[in-house]
Amino acid sequence: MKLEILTKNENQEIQNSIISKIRDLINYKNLEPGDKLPSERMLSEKFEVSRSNVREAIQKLEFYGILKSKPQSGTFIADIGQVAMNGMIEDILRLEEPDFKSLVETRILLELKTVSLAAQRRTKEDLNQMQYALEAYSDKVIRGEDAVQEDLLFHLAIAKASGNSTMDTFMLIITPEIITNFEKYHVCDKDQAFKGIQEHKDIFEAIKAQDPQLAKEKMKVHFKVLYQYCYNI
Amino acid sequence: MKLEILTKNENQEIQNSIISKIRDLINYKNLEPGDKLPSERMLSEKFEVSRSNVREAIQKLEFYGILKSKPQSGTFIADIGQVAMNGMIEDILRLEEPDFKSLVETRILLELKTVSLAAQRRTKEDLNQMQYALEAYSDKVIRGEDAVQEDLLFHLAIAKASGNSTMDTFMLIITPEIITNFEKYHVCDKDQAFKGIQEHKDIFEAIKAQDPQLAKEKMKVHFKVLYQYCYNI
DNA sequence: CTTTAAGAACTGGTTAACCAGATTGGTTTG
DNA sequence: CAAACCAATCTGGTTAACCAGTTCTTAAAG
Repeated sequence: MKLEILTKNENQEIQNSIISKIRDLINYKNLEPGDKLPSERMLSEKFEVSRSNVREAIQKLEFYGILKSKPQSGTFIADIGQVAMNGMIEDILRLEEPDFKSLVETRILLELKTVSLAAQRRTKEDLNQMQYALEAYSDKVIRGEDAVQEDLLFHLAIAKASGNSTMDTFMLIITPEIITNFEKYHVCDKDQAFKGIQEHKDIFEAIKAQDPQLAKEKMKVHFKVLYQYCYNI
Repeated sequence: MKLEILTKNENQEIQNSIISKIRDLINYKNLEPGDKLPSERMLSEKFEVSRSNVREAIQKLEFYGILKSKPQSGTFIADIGQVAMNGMIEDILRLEEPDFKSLVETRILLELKTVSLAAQRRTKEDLNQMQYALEAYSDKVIRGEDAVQEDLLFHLAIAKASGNSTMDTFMLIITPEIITNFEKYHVCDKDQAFKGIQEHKDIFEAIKAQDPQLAKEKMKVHFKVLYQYCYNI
């Protein structure tokens, strides 16, 4: 998910090799969901790597819900079944760094949904936060300063108002990389920033009026430039 | 993102308090993007917590792209700006466990997109993998066995074929929790499993024929039951 | 022979000491 | 006076010892 420096990248390869070895071990020993994995010490000895490497690999598999560590007890295979486990580990091993195009594509997808959900579910508190972010954005643009951050904070406020915690989390995950890339490629110039103020206001008003369709339409307008940019890389 | 046991949950609170202290420190000292954070040792002393706690907190902020550690050098504030950083940390601190409804809602959103992207971008290799997962699924259903895992592997194959690494990653993240909840609530009965075979075949054929619209339609059909279920919780 | 209780061994988690490389400040040299 | 170099220091990362529970073995008691 994130860019890593060289030493960490080498580490990544070790981690992946450990993960695949764990998978092989599970298959070879025919371990089933709920069964206990050999201890971290044994694994580190068997694989001839440090225990911390083993721990990192286990933590990664734990993040994806494949393993589950219990303190002072052991590491267990989650209840997702052997077939799913093998398939998922396969997928995890070949996960590649997200390219900018895939990030933007995903962002557009998420936001067209969160904005319409937000129009249905927003509370008054949500509206306040959105308005606050909106004003911070217009202030900066009017002062002629860069406002990429304030822009995205407005969008994060919408994600929060969507009432969907998963989408909210995903927006948080992709946001910093979006910011970095935006500032790197200078996606937004000042003309667009000024147009952005009105577009944000339109979106805000649609959400306030609890009109999902209109909110989605206004968001599409807002994304028009981004959309073209994304598909011209 | 994942369910954690009690001891880890206590840990979570410590971590969050450290994160907010780091944020306060950055604001108080007016640190800007690129600036160096105090060393882990100093922070652990200042906050009166263990260094490993500080490291975990930093790693979490690194995952969300807010900090960046350089070995033998220091931890630096990423180039996302002070405003965005404050907003994001705020959001990270109040991230809640994803509820099942939000998971399903997100899955439907992602899959309706990945399936249409897959129809446009799938390679022959992608088709092979999808067909393999499809056959594994029908075999199990015909033998009367539970096939939730094989079902999801087919869907993961589609995500992979979408050529969008971000969506692929997100599908991987939510899949294990979907499986757990499915098996807990017994969402799919045997009748639906049988219908599922034909629905999967329809989706597969649409992707093979490179017809995005049709593929999306067939996926909608496949999700019809799930959709109702999701909105009746 | 069964039950139970005690203890040895093992578990993941934590802590503190250690490492190699980057940084920095002062000293030397041109 | 400026540039170059070198060593003391500080950095995040790594390793090994330690900790507090859990689990399994075993032997004693019923």
